[in-house]
Amino acid sequence: MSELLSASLEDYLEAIFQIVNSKQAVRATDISKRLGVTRSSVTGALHALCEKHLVNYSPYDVITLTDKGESIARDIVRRHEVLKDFFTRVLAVEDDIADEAACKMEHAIPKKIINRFVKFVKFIDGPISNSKNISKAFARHCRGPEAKEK
Amino acid sequence: MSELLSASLEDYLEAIFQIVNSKQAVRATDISKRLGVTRSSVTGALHALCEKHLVNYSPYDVITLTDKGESIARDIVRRHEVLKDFFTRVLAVEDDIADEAACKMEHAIPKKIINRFVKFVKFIDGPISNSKNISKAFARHCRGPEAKEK
DNA sequence: GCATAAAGTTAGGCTTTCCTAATAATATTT
DNA sequence: AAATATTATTAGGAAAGCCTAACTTTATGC
Repeated sequence: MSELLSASLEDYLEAIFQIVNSKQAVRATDISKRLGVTRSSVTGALHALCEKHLVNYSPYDVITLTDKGESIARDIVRRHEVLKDFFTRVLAVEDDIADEAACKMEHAIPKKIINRFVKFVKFIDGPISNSKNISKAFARHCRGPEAKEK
Repeated sequence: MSELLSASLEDYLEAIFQIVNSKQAVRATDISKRLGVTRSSVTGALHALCEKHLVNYSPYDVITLTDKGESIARDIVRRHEVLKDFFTRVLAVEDDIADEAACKMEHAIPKKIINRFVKFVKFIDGPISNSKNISKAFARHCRGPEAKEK
């Protein structure tokens, strides 16, 4: 049933989500411009996403996300943002490079590691523990009382 | 000329490199087992890599990396190791999850960010600066006198 | 050294993802 | 409202990457 999404389809879903949240309606042209593909490629992707019940689609009609589609899109956006945030705020990488990298890497990163990134950034942005070794302190912190995430 | 390698071809190149370094000869079967694809897929990939002058290949003959192939393979392996190292040693992620994630993410990460990961790990493993904020301290460190990497 | 097994290759097909070109539907302009 | 422009779809095709099945070459065991 719930097969994995390809990186390409994840990109389309993400783009649709972003466009919905910045304009009212989503047009194939918007998606095509944002992703740098032709409109006919967009039509093809919409068919695929519709078959997976992630978007509501019928020819010449309005494009919307299903609940499931939106929830998956939110997850993709989160992965993107966590990575980008780490690259810019922690690794001090330029915004455009960080964004481009996050865009490619977001498709490959497992939930557990994304959650660890979040935890780590909170950890080092918080008051520094008085330990001499941050890595070890963080590992200890992960093993600590409130540990155990998936 | 030097077109970009697909994630798939990078995986083949990496596998060949690893096998060379653990055994003497590389056989298609070894590659096929390591990557979980059929032998015929391996043959196809070898053709592609040969055309790009990254492996020396002719039917039924020994498989070796060209100088260029080996140098690219080393780079892929480095990306893999830097990521895995960060995931296990800093984020305290289990070895198998870290390895699997690194394996997928290694194809998408730009040189600049890999280098920043290395720099960051060195930074936090070294003597902690007396600053209150590690991210800011690291950013300052990157901007510092010996900064400016590509 | 010959028969069998293992390894490697080729042929042909399928899926994904993209493209171009032609056509159809919708919007806009006058 | 008719002509034009824009947007969307379809048809058809290419490339990458994988597969299975059949065949060839090399290696192994007796």
